[in-house]
Amino acid sequence: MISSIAELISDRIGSMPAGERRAAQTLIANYPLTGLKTVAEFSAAAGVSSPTILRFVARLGFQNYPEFQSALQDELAAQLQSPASRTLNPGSVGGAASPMLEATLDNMRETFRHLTDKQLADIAARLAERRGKTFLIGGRFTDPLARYMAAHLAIIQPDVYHLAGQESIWRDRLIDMGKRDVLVIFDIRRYQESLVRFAEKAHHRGVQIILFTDQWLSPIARFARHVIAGRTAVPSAWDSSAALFVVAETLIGAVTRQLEAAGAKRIRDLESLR
Amino acid sequence: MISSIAELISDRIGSMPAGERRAAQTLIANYPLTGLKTVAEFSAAAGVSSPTILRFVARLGFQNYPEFQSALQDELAAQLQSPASRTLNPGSVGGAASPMLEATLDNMRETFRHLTDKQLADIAARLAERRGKTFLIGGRFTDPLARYMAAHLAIIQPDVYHLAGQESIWRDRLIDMGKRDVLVIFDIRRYQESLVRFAEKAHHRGVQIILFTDQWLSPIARFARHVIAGRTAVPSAWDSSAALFVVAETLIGAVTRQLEAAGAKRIRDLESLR
DNA sequence: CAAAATACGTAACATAAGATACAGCGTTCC
DNA sequence: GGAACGCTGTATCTTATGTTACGTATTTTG
Repeated sequence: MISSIAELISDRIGSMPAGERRAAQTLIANYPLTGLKTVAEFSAAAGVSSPTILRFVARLGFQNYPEFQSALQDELAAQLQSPASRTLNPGSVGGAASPMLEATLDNMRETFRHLTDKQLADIAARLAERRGKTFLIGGRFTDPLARYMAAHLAIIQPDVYHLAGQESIWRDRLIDMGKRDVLVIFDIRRYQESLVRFAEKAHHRGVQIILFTDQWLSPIARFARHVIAGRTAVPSAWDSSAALFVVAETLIGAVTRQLEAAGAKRIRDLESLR
Repeated sequence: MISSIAELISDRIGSMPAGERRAAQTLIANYPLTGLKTVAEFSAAAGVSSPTILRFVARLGFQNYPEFQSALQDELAAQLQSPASRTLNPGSVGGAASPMLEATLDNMRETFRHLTDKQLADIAARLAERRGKTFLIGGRFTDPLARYMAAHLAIIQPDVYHLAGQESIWRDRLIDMGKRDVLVIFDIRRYQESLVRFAEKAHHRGVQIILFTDQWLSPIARFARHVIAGRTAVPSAWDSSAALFVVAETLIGAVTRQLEAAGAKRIRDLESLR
């Protein structure tokens, strides 16, 4: 079976005329980058003319050059998203849990690879600001993450509210929200209409939105000030929110550190209340 | 020093207008592939117009779009040639996020190292059994995990209940519980008295308890049929529930697989109800 | 609250990209 | 050795891509 374009090429390279073979070799030599450039650049690199490149691409079964490039990009996307772990700890755990765990670990690495410290620091700083209120809400499966985050934030600072219950209930809370406030939303596929509407209204009121979503970006990204895109794919019937969970914990930690002085006092006060 | 375009973006994303920020976020979300596509595709993915993309590119310091794409390609080429550098975003190495992430990943590996496949399979089988009801409850910080698990389990099988609200409320639910039922409890330090009391009473009624706890084991372990001990230590003021979260997701996946036949029909039925 | 400044999108434009037609050349087979 | 076939490159054309100008909406500032 032929799964990659590189395989396809080496499969047919034997039956190619000289010029096209040079194109093939040039492409393989630093695959797949040459194929992402323009026909002119490709042809120059291979030392052949543009039509030869196009004939080469046609021979591989593509209708036109853009189609060929799209295929390469898709392949690259798949490669970039499932990195190292194939080679790592090969025989550690052989059971049913292993693929799931490995995928989850990969997801976290990937998620953080796309997340710079500056981004995290900015978001943490915004959450640590105590000018306004902080609201948290999530979708059908992600609302527990909102709760988790709210439970921690509420301890180290005042005015943290988790929006729960029926849509009509939290929709009414919009009236309390203004431009000094922050709304943390968790929304992964399949994106919830009600959340999108809510986010839009909040946005129009000037509320700053921090969005936790998946790599395909919830439509709420349109309204969000900060977007955290986590990887969710695992070998299961369900998507995994684990990467987002870890980002949430990281942020909780960062905010706590920033509020250390003020927070410590608050925690002591809380303790004495129990 | 700024070495990659991703860094450059996250460095300036704060000072960008809304539209360009959306472009930036979309690009970062699956970097760098979106940037290799055409302006039209990029703009569509980001939900903005083409000129906004071009302005975004110009703000990053590029003369035109092709120059920007070339830079991305060069970066990609360097990355593809030295796989080692792909492990982590250079910007995150040594940053604030890294120790937290590393510790979390270690926790998960450790947690699963102490967890045999048989254990997981047994627990999944017990949860998949449909003789009795399934109740879930958690502590102050772990209750969201109980909710998360309940949200999924409730879809693939009937009689799944998350115990929420005040202690008195769920204590009264004890009357519904019997020896055919399962109670999933999440409890990590500092262990909650109320949960321990609840677990003890449930245990006396013959309820089978599945406990998610930390490596020091909640006192509830005494009453539990199955104990999952996750690692929770991270360089933060708080403990991390991430490892337990991943175990929960793994179990959800396993149970789903076991109930595939029955579950698929149920999911279809649910869909038709929406 | 008004006015200025900035940001955004629509639409028209220029350019560069990929596609095609055709002629020259080399190779191979009678 | 001559003729037919096939491969390759040059030149031309067409498409669609990136670019720019301008009017409107939005935000910011006095």
